[in-house]
Amino acid sequence: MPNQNRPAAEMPDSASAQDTAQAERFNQARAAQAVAVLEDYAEMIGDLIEELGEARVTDIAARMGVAHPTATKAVARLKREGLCTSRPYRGVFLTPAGAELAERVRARHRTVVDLLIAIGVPPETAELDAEGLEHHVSDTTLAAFDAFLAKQPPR
Amino acid sequence: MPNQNRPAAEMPDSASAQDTAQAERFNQARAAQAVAVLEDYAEMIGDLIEELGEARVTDIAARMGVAHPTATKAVARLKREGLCTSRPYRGVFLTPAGAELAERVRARHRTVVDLLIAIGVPPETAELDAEGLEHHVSDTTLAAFDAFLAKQPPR
DNA sequence: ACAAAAGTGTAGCCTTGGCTTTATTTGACC
DNA sequence: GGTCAAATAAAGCCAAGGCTACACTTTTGT
Repeated sequence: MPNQNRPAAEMPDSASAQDTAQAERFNQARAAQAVAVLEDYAEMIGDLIEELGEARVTDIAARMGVAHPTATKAVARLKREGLCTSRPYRGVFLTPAGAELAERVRARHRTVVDLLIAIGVPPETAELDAEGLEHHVSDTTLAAFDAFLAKQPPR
Repeated sequence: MPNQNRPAAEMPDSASAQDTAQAERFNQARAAQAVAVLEDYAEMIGDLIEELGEARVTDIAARMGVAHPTATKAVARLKREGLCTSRPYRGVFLTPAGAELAERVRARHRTVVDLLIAIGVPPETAELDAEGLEHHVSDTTLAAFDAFLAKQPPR
């Protein structure tokens, strides 16, 4: 195909501006998904450290609902991203960057759950859905959620 | 992507009931992600058929922001799931099941965007975030969104 | 102190969903 | 009716994130 090889990032000139914008949305959603899992693991490690003083791979795996090698792999990715540290046969600890991420994720999670409940979603369902939703809430939207909640009559 | 050929991961007896519940939430979020991409493609194919009368692989790829082989693979998965049909070098068409899915996804997308805007999210951001959010909105939450919107003063 | 149990690590496999490269088919234009 | 560009397909690579199986530490209990 005379389809010139162009860098993946580039949009075909043939694509309309509208197509490009929509494609960009999908790409953004995919990018969000790429960090979602790491965020969950970081948050979980933060929770475990707070509760138990340390995060063990087995505990992480149990709470995430995965096999322990999966948790080990996730920890390796987190280490590669500079979000946590670990030594063989010892616990996992968050770096400052990791702790900051975990706190941010946790706050966002709370906001999302609260907003869903404020909208009228049953608390149990809110908790369930928030797990998937939270990773796709942009800063702008999160701010709007907070503003909405602030205006709400306290229940 | 959660792998679906696993023999029903056994829950360790050692895991507390709370751990198990949380793990279940994560597993559910992962399962939602598994169908998210297919939903997007189905919706896109529906859009293209409506606009152009048929959906070509190249158009699908351009709008989704992926290379054509990626779109071809997605079509193959959709066919495997019984959601669309296609013949070599011919367009892609939705089965009744696929069309139904596309319509459902489209309606959900609209509801999510409308809700975000009602909450106070800028329309542009709402559209952007909805792309990622919609796949994690359960039927229960969607109903709550609709109910909330129905109560809202029309703008 | 030492054996068993529990925890951790490593290796290797799978599917998804991206990508590029290369080959083939179609269709449009002269 | 032939040629050529565009569309499609096919093959093969990659990383992520699951899994099992097995090896090796560390901890624990007698």
